[in-house]
Amino acid sequence: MLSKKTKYALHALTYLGKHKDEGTVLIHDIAEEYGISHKFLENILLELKKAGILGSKKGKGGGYYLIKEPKEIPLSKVIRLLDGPIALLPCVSLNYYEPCSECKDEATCGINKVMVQVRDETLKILENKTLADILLGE
Amino acid sequence: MLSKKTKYALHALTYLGKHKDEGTVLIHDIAEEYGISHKFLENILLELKKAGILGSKKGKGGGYYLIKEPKEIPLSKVIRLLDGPIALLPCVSLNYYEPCSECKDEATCGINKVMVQVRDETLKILENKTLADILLGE
DNA sequence: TATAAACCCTATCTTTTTTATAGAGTTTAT
DNA sequence: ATAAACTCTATAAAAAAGATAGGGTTTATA
Repeated sequence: MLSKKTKYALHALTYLGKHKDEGTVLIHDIAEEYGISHKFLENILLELKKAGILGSKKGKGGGYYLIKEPKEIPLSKVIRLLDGPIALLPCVSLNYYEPCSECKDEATCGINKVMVQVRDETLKILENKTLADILLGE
Repeated sequence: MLSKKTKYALHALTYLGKHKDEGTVLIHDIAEEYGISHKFLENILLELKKAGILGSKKGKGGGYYLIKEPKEIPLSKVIRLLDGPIALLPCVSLNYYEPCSECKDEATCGINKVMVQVRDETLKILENKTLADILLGE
């Protein structure tokens, strides 16, 4: 399951997508819309900004805005950013690889081989669904 | 990512699959093979038994054994049992449904709609990969 | 230039979940 | 009778997630 961080990030992106022609949007407005803690959401938006998905304007009259087209923001990117690996095991993660302590030899591990396939097929799904798909359903 | 419980369950099932013509297998032997805590593994095997995947024989000379064909044990079943939902959000889980607190109306939630699709496509993957596939790769 | 609005950043606290352990039962082969 | 081996429940320890706090910086505007 996705963490609340990722879920809230998706809600925030959806909100920003729906209001993308209205200039900047306040953290406050997003937090209120979904009943989320302002401060918790702040951290999330900051991460999305650092990842190059959002832009921000500081000071009075500031706020956040999308700097990418919704169709250029795949679920895979948001999930990796807030939740970490998409792979089911560390030993098959492309972005967060770590060996499994209990595994003597990855080359002869049947679980590893199957999980590589699961990872590739899962990635296909999550790279093809984007914020644009979410916005279409609203 | 899968929990260690699920990962160890997969290792145990793999071990049992490889030794399925040798009668029962001791918890001890599996724990030793992978350097896992005997007691932790014990709980896992018990769950697999309660779920009808393993059988056991008590008393001296006892142990565990597969009571299903490897090709009848899909990853989806093992993951659901030890880790819970496969869906990415509680509001789209088939087996562990719960509404999302921040969501006013699922029917008009674009995230919900996309996640239903992700769930269905993910399930296709995990229902089609079985213990038999793991054993083929060993 | 003072002020208030709004994002920026880091640290810490709390809660929940995961991982691991303990120990007393029960069953069964020998 | 004994020892081996699974059964069951409870609890402790560690890690991760969720939430909060508070001061810092930037900027529009009066």
